[in-house]
Amino acid sequence: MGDTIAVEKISVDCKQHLRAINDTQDLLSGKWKVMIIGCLALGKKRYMELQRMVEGIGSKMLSKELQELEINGLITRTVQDTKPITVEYELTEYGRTLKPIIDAMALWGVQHRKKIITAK
Amino acid sequence: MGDTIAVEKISVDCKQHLRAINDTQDLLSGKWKVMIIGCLALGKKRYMELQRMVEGIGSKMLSKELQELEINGLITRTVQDTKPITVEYELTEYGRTLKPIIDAMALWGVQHRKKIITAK
DNA sequence: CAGCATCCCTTAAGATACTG
DNA sequence: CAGTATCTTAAGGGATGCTG
Repeated sequence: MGDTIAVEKISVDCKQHLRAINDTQDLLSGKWKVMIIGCLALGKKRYMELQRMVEGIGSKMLSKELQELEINGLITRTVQDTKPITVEYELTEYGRTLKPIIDAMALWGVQHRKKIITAK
Repeated sequence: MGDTIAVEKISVDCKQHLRAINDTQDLLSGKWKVMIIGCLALGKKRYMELQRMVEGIGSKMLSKELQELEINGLITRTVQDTKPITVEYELTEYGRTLKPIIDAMALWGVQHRKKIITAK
């Protein structure tokens, strides 16, 4: 009986664990979000800068994913009153809490590439 | 001139950084891979166990994503000679190096959910 | 510069049914 | 139990052109 309770508890914990992973993944869904955040982790960036940094991204996808990130409170969008206007994107404090994830992914990617190359 | 070189170096570093992030994302692409790895991080699991743990995944997606993970050397697949046969999946040592990423995602997801709930 | 609108196409992924 | 085969759909995403 005690065992059953223990097993159920583990099972519940596991579900929550997986749900948490899923939540995170959802917020970072899309082909470019993680890279965009990776860019913004280096500091505030303008629309054009982002498009240049994130190689291959189109204007449509860039604005779409930026909007989603903004909606989720991960970045801010600030219009500069210049001529013509410029827009700056920046990670919010909350967005910065994603840094451990991004860093872990970047680090793993670097090691992985090393591994693949030496394996050849 | 020194500046130009410095800027270029930063630029190159950034590209590599983003490429690394991208590589990692590619290997974890698909709706279920991260969760599957999250399950296997708890220990070896059978096909059926995985399907029960990862709520909502269908048989087709499960085997597809497992195959991809195996191809990339992140998990092993072992057929047990029972009747009927059972198959066990397990993270490889290399697959286990993904743990920091998975953990970071799980942790963030938990915090995020807390934040959302208290915000209401 | 920053971004929207439109069109188009590929792919991911779900449902269902079947096999050794 | 551990998958495979087939079909279908929804969505993601690219290309292009246009606007304030």
